[in-house]
Amino acid sequence: MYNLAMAPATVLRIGELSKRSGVSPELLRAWESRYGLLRPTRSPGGLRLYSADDVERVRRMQEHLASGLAAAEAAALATDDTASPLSGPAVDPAVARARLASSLDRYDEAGAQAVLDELLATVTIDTFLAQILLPYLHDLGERWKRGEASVAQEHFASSVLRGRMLALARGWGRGVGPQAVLASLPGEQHDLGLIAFGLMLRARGWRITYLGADTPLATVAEAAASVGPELIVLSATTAERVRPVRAELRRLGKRYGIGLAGPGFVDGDERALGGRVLTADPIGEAERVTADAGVHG
Amino acid sequence: MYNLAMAPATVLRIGELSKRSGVSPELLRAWESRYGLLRPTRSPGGLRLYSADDVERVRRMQEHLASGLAAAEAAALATDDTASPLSGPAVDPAVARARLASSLDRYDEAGAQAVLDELLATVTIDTFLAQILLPYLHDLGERWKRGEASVAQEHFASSVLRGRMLALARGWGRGVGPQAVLASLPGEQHDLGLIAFGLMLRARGWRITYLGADTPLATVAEAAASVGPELIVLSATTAERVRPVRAELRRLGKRYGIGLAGPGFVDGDERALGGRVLTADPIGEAERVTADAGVHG
Amino acid sequence: MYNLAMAPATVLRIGELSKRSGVSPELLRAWESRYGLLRPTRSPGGLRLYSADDVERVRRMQEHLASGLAAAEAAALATDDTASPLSGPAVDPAVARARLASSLDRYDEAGAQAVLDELLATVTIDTFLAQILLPYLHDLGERWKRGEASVAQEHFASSVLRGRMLALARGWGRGVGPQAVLASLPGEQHDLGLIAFGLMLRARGWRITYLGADTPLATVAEAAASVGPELIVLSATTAERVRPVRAELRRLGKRYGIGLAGPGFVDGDERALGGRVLTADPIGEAERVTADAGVHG
DNA sequence: ATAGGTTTTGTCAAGCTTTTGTACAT
DNA sequence: ATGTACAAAAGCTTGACAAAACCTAT
Repeated sequence: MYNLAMAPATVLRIGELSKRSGVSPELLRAWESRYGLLRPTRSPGGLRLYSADDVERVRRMQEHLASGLAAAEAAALATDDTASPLSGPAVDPAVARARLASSLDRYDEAGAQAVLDELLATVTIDTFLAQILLPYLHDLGERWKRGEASVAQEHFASSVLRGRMLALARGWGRGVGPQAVLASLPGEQHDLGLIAFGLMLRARGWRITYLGADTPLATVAEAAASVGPELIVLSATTAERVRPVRAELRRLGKRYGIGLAGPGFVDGDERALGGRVLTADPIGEAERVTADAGVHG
Repeated sequence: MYNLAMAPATVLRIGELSKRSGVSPELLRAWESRYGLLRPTRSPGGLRLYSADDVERVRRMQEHLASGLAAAEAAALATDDTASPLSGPAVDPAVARARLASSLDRYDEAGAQAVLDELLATVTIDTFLAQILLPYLHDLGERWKRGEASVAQEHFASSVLRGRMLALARGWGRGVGPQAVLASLPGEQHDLGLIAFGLMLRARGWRITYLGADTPLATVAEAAASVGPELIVLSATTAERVRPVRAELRRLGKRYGIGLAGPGFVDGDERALGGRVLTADPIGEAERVTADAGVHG
Repeated sequence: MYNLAMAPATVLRIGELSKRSGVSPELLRAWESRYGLLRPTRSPGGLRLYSADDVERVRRMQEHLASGLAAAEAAALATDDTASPLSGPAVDPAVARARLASSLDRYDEAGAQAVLDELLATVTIDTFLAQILLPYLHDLGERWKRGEASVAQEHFASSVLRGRMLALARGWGRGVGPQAVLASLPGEQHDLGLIAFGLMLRARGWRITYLGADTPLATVAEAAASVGPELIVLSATTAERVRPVRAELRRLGKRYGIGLAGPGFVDGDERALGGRVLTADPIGEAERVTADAGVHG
């Protein structure tokens, strides 16, 4: 809720409160005089000055009205809802995704960052990634296929989210845990899912060496020779990326544990390529590979 | 020196400030006389000379105006915001501490969270803890001793920071790294430094079991028996906390690796109590204990 | 050049100084008597004899005047700008680059992050980008061409640095400054230079909408239609990226101010494509486009 | 919801001063 | 070279004004 308060001792005049809440100034004054819903201070000249609390009360009033209560009751509830916004609903993932989408669709970076700040302060990183971010990316892809989202929106959203995830990733190469090397296959430009999986591994104690999108397998082998990973995770969104490198993959799989992530891989590949195919449930997969690595550790 | 060149003791006349900010000279003068937004020095002949700070205040004023606030309120905020200046080192630790202090002193949780968001997005957690948070806590303690900070302020600051650090700590018990058990000695209420140290260990791959402030050593022993830690970290801010439990400490030290943290321990205790005394350099200590643990791992 | 001027042989009479600096003799005398800017010795006959220091002071005076300061203030700064701007940088950029390179070459993410933390706490963003990061990337490219750095190292370094820069970029879409839309041309995968330029614009008050690498121009146009930018910056590292989209670029240049960044563009393109070609001096370019956009006032 | 009065805030004008580049007489 | 003069440009202060936003009361 501190996003509202980015402007801390926020002091709004009635017009601005009206704009932000969609309630007419007259009605705001009526709610004040009839129900005591608002308790603005006054400017020296007598203008009403509203605080962030007032904004919050108006929001709750509207919520209660929408749910069918009469104004008097709605006001009574909104007034003594002692409940701080923190005790509110525990973050509905669908709502969170919608808020994120709405900001990003409008190229509103600041708004999106505020939503992300709030989410990350409230839910675990696993939840954030699995319930909000990955589904959001999936939705975005679908909307784009249906022509409902533009390429520009997708680019913009990716950039904002990539920045945020890489910020969470900072320091993920340090420590004493098992090593994982992460890369997308040659030609593959998508990397957000891979980063997300890296974060989940990190949350389970792994050290991550991240090579990024569109990485030749020779490059992967080279990095692996240098860091000696317990696991190499390779991602691909389509089978086309996989076909040209099957032989190389098999060879790599002889020397290292391999995880094959993304819809580019199918169950058969498990046997054919000598790696483990990671399903659509990243949290579960992170748990599993960690359990396996824990055995040696 | 570097910033001398970048941000000279900039001394602008009103016309130049107007050009740079896009605000007419008349309006700049009005903002000065009506709201005290600007505090230019004067040339011998009486011309206004503006500093870099003034430039920054104008920028913030415009930002607040754009967000819908009326001029009087925008000016009030722009005047006492210690918000990020656009020039200077990207993150100046001293500036960061000052911004944090200013928000927390005013019980402005929202503002403090915003500062924390920004810092954590920019700097690694080690740097954040060692350069900003721990020094800030130390300052706060000193100010309190000198009667410059109230108990209420200290409480408020502690609770905001504890919340934030525990948010960062989420999930720190999971994974495959070496185990550490953390607790403050009986009677000891301070725990922020201990949490900070836990976060540094976590960043190096440790799994943390955190028992909190004011923990009887029997409780520690019990937890240790259950998780089998490589290391137990105990903290105390004064020697008084240590004296009553010396015997117990020695006994615990026979079975486990012990770290003794905080000013309550002195060098002599290393031998007397059979633990390692952690100095005032938490990053270094985290590195060292990790290096030691890495040997077994 | 400054070292040339350090040569003691430089003793100029007023006419010569005037020619070299483009400042009339009358004005030079006025600057001397009014502000004490110059301190020439005298010939036996009373003629002014200027030293290399005087030349330097005149140069700085002109620089400050050009940046908009009034004569009195410009002179004050030019006079006590104690040392040449090159004197004793607190951070030696070459050393900083070497430290960065050494960490990144070893896939030591934690070490690299620590170096970056330290740098960001010491130097301005501009300095960091222009003196350290961009030269480092350039070096890395060269080493790669010579076969001294591997692809894996380049991938790894890029990812770490990208994460760091995007963290600094957080919130760069917010505010009231002029809008800029940034994107790399289709097929272009490099984006770090572009992000760096975005950060420099941000430090000068711009709002940034960042679309990322490999962006179709139709996508750029779409985003531009939505945010209405004062400037669109497009980057390309080779001319190959430019050729297929010349017509589209020209069209875009008719509706928006365009900046063409990176070695993919050459001087001739300025006219041919209707955009401004941004040279290898990003700070200077950021200053210039900002000065131009300043017209909004 | 409207009417009639008040506050807020950006802009303008008048009359005078300071600053600064250039010119000129000695 | 010096010293003085001068005029254009840029600033200063005071005071006023009008549009927009707000107030109360009907």
